[in-house]
Amino acid sequence: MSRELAKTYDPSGMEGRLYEKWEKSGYFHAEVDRSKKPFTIVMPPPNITGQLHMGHALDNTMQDILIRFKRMQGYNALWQPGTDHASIATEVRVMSELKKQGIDKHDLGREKFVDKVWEWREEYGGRITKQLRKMGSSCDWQRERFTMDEGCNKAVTEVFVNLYNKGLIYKGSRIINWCPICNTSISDAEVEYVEQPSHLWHIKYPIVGDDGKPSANDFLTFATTRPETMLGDTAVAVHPDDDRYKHLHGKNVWLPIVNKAIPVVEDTYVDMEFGTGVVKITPGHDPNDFEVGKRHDLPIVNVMNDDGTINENGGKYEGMTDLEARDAIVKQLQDEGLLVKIEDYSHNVGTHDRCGATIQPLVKQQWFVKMDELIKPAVEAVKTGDIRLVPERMDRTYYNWTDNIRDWCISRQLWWGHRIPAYYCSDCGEMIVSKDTVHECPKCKSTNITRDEDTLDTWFSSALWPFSTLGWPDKTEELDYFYPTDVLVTGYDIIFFWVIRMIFSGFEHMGKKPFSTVLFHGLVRDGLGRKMSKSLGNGIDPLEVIEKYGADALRFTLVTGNAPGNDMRFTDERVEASRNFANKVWNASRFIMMNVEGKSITKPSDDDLWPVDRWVLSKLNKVIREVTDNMEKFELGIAVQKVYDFIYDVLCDWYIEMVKPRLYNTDDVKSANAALYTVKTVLIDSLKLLHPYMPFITEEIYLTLTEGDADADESIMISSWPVYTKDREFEDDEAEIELIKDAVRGIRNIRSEMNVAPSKKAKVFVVTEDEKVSSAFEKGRVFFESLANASSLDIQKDKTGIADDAVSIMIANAVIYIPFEELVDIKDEIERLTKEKKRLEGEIKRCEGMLSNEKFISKAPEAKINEEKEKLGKYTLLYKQVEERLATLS
RNA sequence: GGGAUCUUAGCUCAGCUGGGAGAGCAUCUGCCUUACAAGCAGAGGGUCAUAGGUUCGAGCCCUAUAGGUCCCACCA
Repeated sequence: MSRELAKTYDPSGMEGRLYEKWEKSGYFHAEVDRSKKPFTIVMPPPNITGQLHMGHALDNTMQDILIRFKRMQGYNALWQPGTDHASIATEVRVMSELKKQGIDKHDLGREKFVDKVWEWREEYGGRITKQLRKMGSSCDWQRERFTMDEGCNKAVTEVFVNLYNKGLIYKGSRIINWCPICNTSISDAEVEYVEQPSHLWHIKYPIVGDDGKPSANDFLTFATTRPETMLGDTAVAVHPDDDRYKHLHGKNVWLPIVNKAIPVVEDTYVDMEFGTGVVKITPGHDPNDFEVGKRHDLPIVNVMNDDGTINENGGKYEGMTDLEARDAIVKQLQDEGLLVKIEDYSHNVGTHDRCGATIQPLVKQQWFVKMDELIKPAVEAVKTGDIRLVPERMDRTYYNWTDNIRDWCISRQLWWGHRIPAYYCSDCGEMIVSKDTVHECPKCKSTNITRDEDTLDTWFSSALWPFSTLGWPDKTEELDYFYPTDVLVTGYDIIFFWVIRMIFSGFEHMGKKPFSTVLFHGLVRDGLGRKMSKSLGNGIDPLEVIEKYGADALRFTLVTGNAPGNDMRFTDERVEASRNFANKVWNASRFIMMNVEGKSITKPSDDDLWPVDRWVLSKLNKVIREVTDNMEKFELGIAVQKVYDFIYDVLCDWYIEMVKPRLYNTDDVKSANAALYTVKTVLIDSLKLLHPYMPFITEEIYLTLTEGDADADESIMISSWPVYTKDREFEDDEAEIELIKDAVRGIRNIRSEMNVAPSKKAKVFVVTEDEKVSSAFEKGRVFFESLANASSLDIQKDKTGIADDAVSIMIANAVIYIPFEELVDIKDEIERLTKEKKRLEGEIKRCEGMLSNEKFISKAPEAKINEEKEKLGKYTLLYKQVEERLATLS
């Protein structure tokens, strides 16, 4: 006995209930099981500060689709979830929370502040994972990890110490990107260049004469976008080949305001074509100038405090912000007659991707990862295909980064994060990098030890995610069994931050790739194609969408009509369409259940199946093969479209309509049983194909539909994925039913064209000498009559008894006549048939053209040639039929 | 400056290794047909950006052009 489904599809209530059941049942959990093949996905850990947005929704939907698919295929599927401590984001977040209470983090001190963050994390860190559950994500929550939990910390320390001992991590004074708002260094990847309108200030410095004094007449003119940095100038540079300035080689210019002489150096970095071909060199505040400075052994003058204001090296400008100093300095230069002109100029300004602050390049002591050697196996893996990026074009983006890689600045002047395991002896200055806490200096035995204040870049720990979550550095069973993982699903926007770093980390520490495939998705944009952002306020909240339409509709929308790596637009109308499809599935299922209700269905013998049953089974069989194939190739958008088409078109629009008369006919039990068995089988397999995309509705229907069935699984999510089988190939039956469908479509078409009211049924005659055709219609009689809205169906060999003015429809090897009661104008009929004849003539011409082309015959594949021959045969036949019919009419 | 990518029906997009152009939405016509009006049946609508080329055959491959989007570099 089946339970009944509610009359309308209503996802609310159902989804939460099912999810809870799944989670409790342990279906999400994977244990090492050597008898099964593993399939592993590690979830990109969302920030603990995060709220579910469309990006998460898409990312997790794709992962869940793959993991559910593989689980049903019989793999031991592990989806490893977790969250990221998100150093800067979280620190900033908690600082602002504390600020509301009037507390500054420095008043609290490091330890207490970090405690506060942990408290905050306890309270809010689980929000995002709760939201992921609403999406239906079937990840193994029992294995949930956190990038700063004990195990990850152990992994981070291990990696740091190992790399340091190999000389791949070093501490050095280099020019880095400094965020004056967040008060920390950041990596190159975190700098976002934003075009901003600004000015180009043309300034001149007096040339220093042989007397060591600045000349009143001779100047060197150049342009700059940051005049305030002149306070830190230690040279001006010209190109060595620039004839204009050859006489200045070895001379000095006078740095105004600061009032000192600085040298003119020659460096090929200078572009002779740009501006005057002179560049002021500020090694302390510009990455390029820093390099020039190194080459010429120039002193570095730092004129900036950590908060972005001018420091004591700026003399009277000390304390001003960079922009205040800029105005003041320009003014002074103007007063001194050294400002040549100001031009409007638009240029890219480096900003911090988190807070938007203008990045200040500063020279500071920081920790770096040496990249040139580490990156090699990572590049090789993609080149050889050991790791596959989907879509393939992402390779270019990948190499773009690897080819121009610079050392990775990993130290952050933050408190929330993995603290760098380096210790300093306050007495002898010895530095010790160690896995264990150091209490005594190994060199001078002093116990006056301090630990490095800095923490590590968040991405340092997430780079280890594929193996740290499986227990590394310990040699766990999990690591041995689940690593390397199979697929990584992520947005193309974090290739540089994360994907590349995971890949080289995997090779360096595990000796193996972290995953075989990276499946990229794009951005979810709003209806106007804009990026969803807080500042624009155009973000669509996935939770609200779920509330309104259900998670299934949301998931379906996110993968439909989208190819890997492509951005998509998200609109309410699209979700509505998905919801409508869910409703369609719901109602079709409801109909089937109403008919299954109270009947015991047995597997029919092959002979009891009708051609139409074999037709739908054959169609299903094919779609199973195709969908499986598409999913294996990560073509989720194509796969789901095929499932949609099958359910909507084949099952609902045709098959269900075709079997209705048999279901209603209580006299022929055998036929009803065969139909019921078939329709139920097809529905169950359809639900299975749809399940990865719409897990909730499919589960709800499956459970209701199979209740009481001895061989049913207790959940669709652990049922087996349908497989293609040769036994269900029924080409003849397919052809037979397609012929009838042609006839039905033709009749409907005519009726609509002639405005025949649906209530007005008509007699239909099928005239054919082909026994196969007549038997097909004979067998299809029960549904043909209802689908074609026919009052009767006569199948005969000639036109006996058919009115002359009957409307005719040509199908292969048969002519269908409909004698309407109202007189049909013969002229219209002739016109219609003439049009048809013309169309067929064209088709025949095309086929003949191809087939008479010798090159086509000799070069095209045989299957294609046969296909064309078949078409020609069919069109010729139809043409003949039309011709004959026309002859009788005129 | 380098690279990627896009340009297909009114709109949003699919189109997998080249073999007669598809979906959803929108539009028009007719239907409350006992699963579904969140529905059913029909219809209209495309020189696949442009110009060349390769091929028996090009929306798909190659070249160029135009326009859009994105990434990287950052010449002051």
